[in-house]
Amino acid sequence: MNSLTEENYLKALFNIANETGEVNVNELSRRLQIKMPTVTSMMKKLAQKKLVHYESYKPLHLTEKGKKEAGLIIRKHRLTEMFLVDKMKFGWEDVHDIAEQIEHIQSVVFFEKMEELLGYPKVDPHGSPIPDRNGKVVWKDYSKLSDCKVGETVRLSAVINTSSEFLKFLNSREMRLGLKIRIRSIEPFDKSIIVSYGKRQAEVLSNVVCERLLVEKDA
Amino acid sequence: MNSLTEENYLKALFNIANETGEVNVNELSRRLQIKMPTVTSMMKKLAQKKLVHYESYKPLHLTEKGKKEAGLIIRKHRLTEMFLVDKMKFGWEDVHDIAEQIEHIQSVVFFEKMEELLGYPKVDPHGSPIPDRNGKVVWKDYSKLSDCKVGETVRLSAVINTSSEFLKFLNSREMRLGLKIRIRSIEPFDKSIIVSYGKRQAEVLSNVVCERLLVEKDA
DNA sequence: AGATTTTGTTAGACGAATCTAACTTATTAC
DNA sequence: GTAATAAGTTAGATTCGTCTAACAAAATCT
Repeated sequence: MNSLTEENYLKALFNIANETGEVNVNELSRRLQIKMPTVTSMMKKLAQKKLVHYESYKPLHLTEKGKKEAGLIIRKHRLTEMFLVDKMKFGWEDVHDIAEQIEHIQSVVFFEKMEELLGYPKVDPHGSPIPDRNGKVVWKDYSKLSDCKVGETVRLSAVINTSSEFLKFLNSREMRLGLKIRIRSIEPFDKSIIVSYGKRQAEVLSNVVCERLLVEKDA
Repeated sequence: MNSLTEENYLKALFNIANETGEVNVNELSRRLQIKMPTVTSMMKKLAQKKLVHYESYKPLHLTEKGKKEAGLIIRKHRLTEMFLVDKMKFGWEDVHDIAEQIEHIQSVVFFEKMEELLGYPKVDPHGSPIPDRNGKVVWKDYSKLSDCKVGETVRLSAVINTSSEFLKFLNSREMRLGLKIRIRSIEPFDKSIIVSYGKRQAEVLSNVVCERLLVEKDA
């Protein structure tokens, strides 16, 4: 079994790899708020446990075993978030910190029961896919709203940044998953766009926001 | 804030004091499966934090502060057990180990929400009282079934031992909290008793069992 | 290409929580 | 009331996860 600390390293490795492709010691150090020498030594330990491929000065990679174990932790995290929103009536902006703790609970039945009560959900409240029982996760091929063209109508399917500030911002604009959005115009200077959705006819969204919104072109 | 380890010592101190009155290093050591020297040094640490009254070779006592903090952990434990049974449909024999982990979750809102969803329960699924927001807990004055007399009719209100084996035994006899039990006879030799309840007219219960069943005389 | 900056590693220390071995105090038994 | 046993403490070691200081390698910038 892995320690809580090891689990946090695995999860971070998994998440960074998913976001930015390559993981290095520095990035992991910043993400976990842990100094680089500590990270280096943990990488050696995880390498011994066959969870990470580690070579001095080279980028870090999870092994297949490491990916599986990381995926299973993220599975527990996302199931928990879904449970907190669906069954316990928390807002999507309030679940991260709690899930961050509950993901370390060691009990197979506990998460199986959650999953059952939730009706085997495929995604969490932020649209991120829930890894399967083997830790495997597949992202649908969403586009960033910032990559869409004028005139397109899309459906908001996931948010990349799950910071409570960003989610509160979306709340304040009445934006939630599933929302149908039409792109009315794009300002070339700063790439901000004007969209319409629901009862809102001309909402301005900065590029910073649009890059964090993943959408599906409607079928 | 107290570490997870410290929380476990506090809880054990609280529970042992409640069960047997006095707590000593040896007992705590056995309960926590931690060697005595380790316990001694932890007691010194908790004494520094004003959570425990500690004097060499003397029995151990929680301070008021210690009692409060222990009570709040047990509050979280019992709320969780109630949540697992009521909202997640676990059996009362399956919730202890999960609650043992969730009790350490640091989130005020999480447990407030639980409590609200449960409708502010007063007891957990085993009949133990849930401490209030200040960690204060009051046991009703239940009797042990083993102390009742022939002819009495009582209501099963709590179980002392919450081991899964004992609870499965009760399940197999269709015994649950709230059950009305009539004492038909007591065997003087081994203090086993014969009771009737529900559809069962003459069930034999050993003294070992009866000592672990807390009952209320009906109003 | 050489200098500078960034990134990564090595070495050594530290606190938390645990252990074993040896010793001391308290309790129990005869 | 002493001997034997049980309970408790002290001292010192160990593992885990962290740190800082110093050094080394790689990347970047003229």
